[in-house]
Amino acid sequence: MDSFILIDGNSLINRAFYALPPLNNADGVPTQAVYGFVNMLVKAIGDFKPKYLAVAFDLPEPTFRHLKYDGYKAKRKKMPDELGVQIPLLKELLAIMGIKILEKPGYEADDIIGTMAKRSKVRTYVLTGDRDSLQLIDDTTSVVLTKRGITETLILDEEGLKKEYGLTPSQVIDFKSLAGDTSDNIPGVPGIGEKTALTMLENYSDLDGVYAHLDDLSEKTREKMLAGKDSAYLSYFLATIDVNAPIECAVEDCAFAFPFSEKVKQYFIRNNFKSLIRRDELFCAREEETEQNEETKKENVDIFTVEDLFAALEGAGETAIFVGEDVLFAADKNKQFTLKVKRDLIGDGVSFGDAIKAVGTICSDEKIKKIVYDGKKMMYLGKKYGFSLKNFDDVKLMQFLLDNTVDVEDPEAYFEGLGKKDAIAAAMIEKTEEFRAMIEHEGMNRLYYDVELPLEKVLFDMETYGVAVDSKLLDEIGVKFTAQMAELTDKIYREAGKEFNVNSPKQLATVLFEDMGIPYPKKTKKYSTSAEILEELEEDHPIVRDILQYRFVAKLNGTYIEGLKKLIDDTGRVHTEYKQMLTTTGRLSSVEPNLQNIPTREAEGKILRGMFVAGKDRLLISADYSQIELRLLAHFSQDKKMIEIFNKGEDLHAMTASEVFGVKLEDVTPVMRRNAKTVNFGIIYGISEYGLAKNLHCKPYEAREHINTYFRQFASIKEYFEKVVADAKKNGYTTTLLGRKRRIPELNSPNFAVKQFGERAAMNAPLQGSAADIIKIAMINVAKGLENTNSHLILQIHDELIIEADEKEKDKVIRILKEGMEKAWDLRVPLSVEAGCGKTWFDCK
DNA sequence: CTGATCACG
DNA sequence: ACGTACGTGATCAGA
Repeated sequence: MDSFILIDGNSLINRAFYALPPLNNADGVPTQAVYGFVNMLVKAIGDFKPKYLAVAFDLPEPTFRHLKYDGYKAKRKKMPDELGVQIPLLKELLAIMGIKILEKPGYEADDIIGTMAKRSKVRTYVLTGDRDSLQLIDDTTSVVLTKRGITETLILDEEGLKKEYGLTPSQVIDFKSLAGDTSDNIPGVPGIGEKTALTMLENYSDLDGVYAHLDDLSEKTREKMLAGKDSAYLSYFLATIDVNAPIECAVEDCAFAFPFSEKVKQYFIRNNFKSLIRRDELFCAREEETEQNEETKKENVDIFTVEDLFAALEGAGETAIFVGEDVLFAADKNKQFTLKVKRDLIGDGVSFGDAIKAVGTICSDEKIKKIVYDGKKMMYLGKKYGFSLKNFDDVKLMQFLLDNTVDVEDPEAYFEGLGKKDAIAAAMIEKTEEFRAMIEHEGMNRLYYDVELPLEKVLFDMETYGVAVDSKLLDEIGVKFTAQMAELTDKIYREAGKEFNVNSPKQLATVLFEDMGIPYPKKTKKYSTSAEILEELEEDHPIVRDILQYRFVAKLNGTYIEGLKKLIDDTGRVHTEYKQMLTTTGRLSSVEPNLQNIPTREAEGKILRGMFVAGKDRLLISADYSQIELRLLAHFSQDKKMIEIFNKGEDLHAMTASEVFGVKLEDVTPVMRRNAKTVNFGIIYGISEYGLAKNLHCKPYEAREHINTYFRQFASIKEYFEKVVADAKKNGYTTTLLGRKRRIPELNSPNFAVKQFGERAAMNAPLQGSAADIIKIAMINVAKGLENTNSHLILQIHDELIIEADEKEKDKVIRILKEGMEKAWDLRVPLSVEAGCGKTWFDCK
């Protein structure tokens, strides 16, 4: 017989919360209640094998019981925040599991459960910790009471209830109306306890029966019963579960799928539910896929020769391709082909190179749509084996755009996690169909198809082309730095009176603050030797200045001279790798070498930009957006004052200074302008008093004043930020111009600091992320503009693009670059771009 | 392998 | 009553 589990969500999550020690996910959000709940849930599913399942929740609205009796549940303690934040998490999970959630304003979970239980004709189990529900027991309904721990339960039917409590189901109500219930603040009859109540019900069966036999009671009890009559009947009303609540849900609507989908597993992984992740029986394995999957399940054909692979792929439609270490998968709508390959050429078998050539024919074919996992990686394979990748979808990219909180670096592990290790290409086809629909649904079609996907090729070309490095200059500077370092270490040893490793913060702290007795300028913190601290001491202590100088030179030498040297190829160029699927905001990141953090702020460091050069008869052309994030802020907030400043082409920082410090524009001093600039930066980062105070080297209350004045002067900005944060809390994510989402689970943290961080991130992400959207569009524009030229995009530094150009094409390229950037998006303010050119990056000003 | 430090937007 | 500006990567020390 089919069965139906009805769960009291609030009751169970409460039980789970108090039964388990605190447990947090990577974002610091507590999860033990959800974890415990899931354990109870899977236990129940295992025990009762239900066909239907629903979870009912209480809502904050007052119920008919509160309306009748003010005191109802009045003494109940407020739910702790650590538990409160887990309820949305649980509901999210239930939604992913496809489990019906039932709630109705004005009704408690009990009423919903009672109503559904009454409607149910199948074997029904009510899972709860609340004894009230025992009144629901009948010949088809049992109650499963949670006991100690989280998976220990007591199953009660009519017989069990009689045995355990000596009551019939309906007497549960009578019992409560007599004995009361402190947890719900149901009064019962004052003076009557559980013992007396039970005896009376045994003799007179129900509340009315007791009142019909008052004369038979002892003097004392009779008096109490008379005095408490109103209270008894009020309690009877309160304790009675409404089994006719207006719930629009049939039992059949509560059908659910088990084992769980792979999305559930991802949720477990996201929240680090380790023991659950390992339980394979909880998830759709290949053998027991759901009916729908069964239909689309592909025939797997092992093939053994390149000819067969060619033949298999001939005339294929949409084709998924996955190249593993020693295996190659390809799949179309109907079949998956598996070819084992050998990376080295020892022994028999198909060589990797031969096999990949067959795949390459497909990849290069414009007419065939490919599905790949990381297109840029596939392009590198094509570079090595002589094919290009055209007309493709990228599963990994789609996945990143859909949820940038999960990091999926190793594709084989990812698909193994899905239980598809031997059917990766087949799984990729399925995932693609699913992800395409999700991208569309989330409004990210343009972001994916017009920006991120074509950007892969642009990045591939930039990386491949590389940047020329002046090795001679590099060596010269290296020699100079090394000499300076030697000189400085000598001097530092003399000043310290001993030799030690200046590179070691630990040893350095000991030397400065203990051996030399320099007073540590901060209270109650362990020693830091950061520049921020040392700068406070350099006036009074020559050694500190030398240490700062040493650090500065050592950094430049280690990272930008020695570090870079190792990465120059035999043609004298470096090839950075742009990570497109890494940052939470949508920015790129650059590694090996990182060319997005080459020095510029300090003059002595900036000269290192001279190492990045253009070849003979060539030129570097650079262009950067001016204050793009603040322009986006003006655009989003629609602040009249800020829009006007940008539209008139005025100096924003000076204008800000004039507004914040209340002086005329012509009276703004350089110091005031610099401070205003700091305030503007703070605004972009999601301002805080302490953060601003630290940067302005002022007191927090002074910073607060500046912020207050700022928000008075630019009133819409404050409103805008409030809306951004409120929306982020509501939706769980922020959105950029192109619909790029950043999930911010920290907003739900009960930890104040973590939550505050979430709020600042929510303010910053749309600005930083939209700026990333815009420059990505610009890169596509520019790459297209340069298609038939002898000039190439070579670098992106967040708001700056650099081209290595043919000198003869200089003017044309500058035009393509500036226009491509300025026209990337139409904002309420102009996108202003400043360009420069020169033989080296240093000269691009 | 993590934390401290410092380079960038 | 909390402890911070947002987003990154490379290097070095010292477990």
